[in-house]
Amino acid sequence: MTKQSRYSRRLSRGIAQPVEPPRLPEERPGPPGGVRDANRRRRVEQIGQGALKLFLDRGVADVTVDDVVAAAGIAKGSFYRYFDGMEDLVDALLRPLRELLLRALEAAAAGIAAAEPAEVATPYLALAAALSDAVITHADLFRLFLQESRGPAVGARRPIRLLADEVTRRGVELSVEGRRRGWFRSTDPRVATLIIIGAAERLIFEHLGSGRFADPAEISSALVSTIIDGVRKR
Amino acid sequence: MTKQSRYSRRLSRGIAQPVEPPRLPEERPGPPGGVRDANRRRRVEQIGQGALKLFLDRGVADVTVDDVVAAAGIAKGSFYRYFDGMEDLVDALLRPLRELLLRALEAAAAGIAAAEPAEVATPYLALAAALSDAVITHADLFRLFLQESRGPAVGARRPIRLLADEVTRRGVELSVEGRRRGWFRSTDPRVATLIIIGAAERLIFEHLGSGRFADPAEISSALVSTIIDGVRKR
Amino acid sequence: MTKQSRYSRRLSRGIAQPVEPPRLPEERPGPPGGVRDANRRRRVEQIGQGALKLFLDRGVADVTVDDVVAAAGIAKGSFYRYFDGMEDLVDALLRPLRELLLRALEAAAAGIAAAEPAEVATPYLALAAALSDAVITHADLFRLFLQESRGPAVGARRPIRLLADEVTRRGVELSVEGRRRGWFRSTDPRVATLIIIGAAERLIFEHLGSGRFADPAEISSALVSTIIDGVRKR
Amino acid sequence: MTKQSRYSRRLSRGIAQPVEPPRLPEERPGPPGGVRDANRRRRVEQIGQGALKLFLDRGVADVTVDDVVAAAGIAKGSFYRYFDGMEDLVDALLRPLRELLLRALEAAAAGIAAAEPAEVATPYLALAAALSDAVITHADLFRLFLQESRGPAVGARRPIRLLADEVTRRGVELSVEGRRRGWFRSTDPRVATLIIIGAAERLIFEHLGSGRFADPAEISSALVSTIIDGVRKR
DNA sequence: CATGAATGAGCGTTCATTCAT
DNA sequence: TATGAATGAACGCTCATTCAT
Repeated sequence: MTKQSRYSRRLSRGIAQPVEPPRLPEERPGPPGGVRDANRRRRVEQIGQGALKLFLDRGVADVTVDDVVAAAGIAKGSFYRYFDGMEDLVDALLRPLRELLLRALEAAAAGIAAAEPAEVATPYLALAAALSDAVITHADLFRLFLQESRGPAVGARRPIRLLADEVTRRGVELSVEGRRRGWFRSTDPRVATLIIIGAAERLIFEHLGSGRFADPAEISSALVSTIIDGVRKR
Repeated sequence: MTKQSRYSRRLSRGIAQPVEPPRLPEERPGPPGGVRDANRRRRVEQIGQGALKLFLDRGVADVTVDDVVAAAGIAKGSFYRYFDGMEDLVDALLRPLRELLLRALEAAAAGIAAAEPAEVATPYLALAAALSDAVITHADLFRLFLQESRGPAVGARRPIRLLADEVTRRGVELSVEGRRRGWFRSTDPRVATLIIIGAAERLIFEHLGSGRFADPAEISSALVSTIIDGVRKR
Repeated sequence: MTKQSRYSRRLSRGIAQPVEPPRLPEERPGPPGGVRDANRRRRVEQIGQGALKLFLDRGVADVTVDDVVAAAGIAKGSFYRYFDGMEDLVDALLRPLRELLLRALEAAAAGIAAAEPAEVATPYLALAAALSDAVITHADLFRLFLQESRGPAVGARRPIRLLADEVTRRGVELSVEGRRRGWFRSTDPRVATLIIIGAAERLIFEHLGSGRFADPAEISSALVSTIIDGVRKR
Repeated sequence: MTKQSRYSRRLSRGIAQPVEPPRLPEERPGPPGGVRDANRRRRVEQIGQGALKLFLDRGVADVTVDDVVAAAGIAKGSFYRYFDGMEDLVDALLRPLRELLLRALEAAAAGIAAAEPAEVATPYLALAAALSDAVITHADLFRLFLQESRGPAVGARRPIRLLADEVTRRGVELSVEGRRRGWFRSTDPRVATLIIIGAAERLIFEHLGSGRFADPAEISSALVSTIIDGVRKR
């Protein structure tokens, strides 16, 4: 187990930690759709939104539980009723974006597998559309993802980095498959994927940052005209 | 807080800084090439290299002074004889890369300004070569730069993020000038720059990371064939 | 440094302070008379009394937070739940004496302003009685005040020195007014005040110190017979 | 052995410290009047004067060796060639004042013992004159003495507090003897002494402090007219 | 369920003192 | 003799986590 945070005390005592007590926050009270569940969701949302702003301002590693509860206006103990710790909070915060991304990648993979040679571009375009949507609907969260995705998979940042690696891995698979089906001319589809991902990330990061230099549509078109055109077989 | 750290002094050249008493550690005793100076350099190097590994493993924000001195095998107090704190250490560590990058960007700007229309590509290629060189000669440092360059300019990461912003700014200036001279076809040179930077960063990051998926030469050629060809006027 | 501590706020009443967010520890949960509040008061008392002994033994500047928490038998972190730091602790400890002194001085000033010429001595005697009372009821605290009141207004000693200056200032005002009303023969009422304050301080300091050479009543009578008789118009 | 300072390490290890290595700084090099000795005196003076200012500004307990050497413009190691530590520095700094005070008190004691009943006042006046002289010729040092004389005899302040106690003790002896010889009317000569000392201290402290409210001659005359007249038999 | 008091390990930084140069 | 590098204990303060109320 990697270091959770600087002041962690209980987790790193001794070497082996075989028994793990059941995580309280996992066992939700009441029925999944009941009023208890609704309250809980509201609270989680309240905590998460404040924390997200803090993460963007200072970086995940520099935000403390005290900061989070102060921003949410709740007591410190309450935080642990909803989350196991900061990593769990980040993980929960990341969930919608993760599902969106993985779902879109899965759909693309399925689409490519099923596509006729002539329509093999369609799944890719659908994927791009889904991502554009994610950028718009989860702007801050996407920004957090980009901000932290290159950091080591350590502490509270772990779920973010793991998701980033997963996305890259699946993106590369898509390219490999695309090339196998004759759509790419690139010699190395992994390289092509990284180029596209890197370029897109940078444009989106700048867009979501202070600059807000361009609207998403322009980003897409720019990407297509300069890269995709370069990557695509001619 | 009135204390101004080294890197900020460096980046804000020419904005009429108020006089600042020279940092004590700057004025060393004995001749600059003497044995004291040599010892000092060795010590700084010893601390820096250990710290760099830690930064890469855990992220700048999750490395403590205790970690650094343990890695360097020195006493805790000795750390502060060489650095003001973690931010100063990061700044000192970053120095060679910063000078390399800014020098290369300056040279490119000068080259573009002086180039005949037919040879306007030369400065860009020279810049790419310089960067490739930096990737090879300062692999770990470059990796740290990429890893941290998107994080908020907060705490010890500050000098890294500031350098990243500076590099982006100058890169964009280069593109703007290149377009003014008719070399780019892109409608928005800022977008083109971000695409190139983003793609290059991602390829290099992956190359320097665990994967080591490709050799630098391949990266360059891939970049040129897929992006530059797409960006260049045809 | 913009943080303003409690005592300075108190002493600079009416100089139009900039708005300051209320210190968190000030706003307690639960009702002011509840069990939480009682616990808090008990804890503060527990810490303060142990600290007072330490201050007397070693001087305010030579007592550390570790010393205080060891004496109080609490964890280090708990100290900061009750106090901002040593300066805040000293300030809180000083509070009863400060209020006693300033209240007595205010009452004397009011009494002098309202007194008939024949009874102008009464407020001064009432002031002396109030101070004698303070010496008895807050013996250790008074001793701390005397011990530290000449030290620079620096660090944790600051509130003590500021109070001492305030007391001197108001004492001098009292003398000035007394002389204006024809009660003193002294050419310089400031000098007379300092003589009385100095003599009284020294007697009380010796009384409260290891010697315990005299009972308070004797001190008062000695002061009156040797000084006041000398100061008073004859 | 009392705590030397907060960061002391070697002195408090273990409990018993029977063997004490010979203090190097005690054994002066060269002949007492030689050039080595002169250099040494100059250096000691240079260090002491800077330190005195620091002591007055922050209090003895809040001045570090680093502060002192920075003020003196010498290397840290050099400090220990001249002084054992801060307590030794304070002791050395205090030496001229101590000799002046103790010498004057001794002379007064001798004078009283030898005086005819009619001239018993003479030694007291001579003592007062000697003290006035000390205030003028060693103003800053006297101020330091007053500032620290009430603090516990702990750490670097120890020699000051010890001197203050010695002065008080001898002053009381003088009063006791004066009363035995029929010069004082006071019932308790110890009280009378403390009154005089306290009053004088306070006046001098204010005079030497920021106020500089009166010239020394005025202080003396005020003391005599208000106190001595009160104390003296009528 | 919510609260915030309690804990004590950990962190950044400073310091007195020693000693090789 | 002067220097300042080295040491590591100590210091002020913060933090994640637990738990009684």
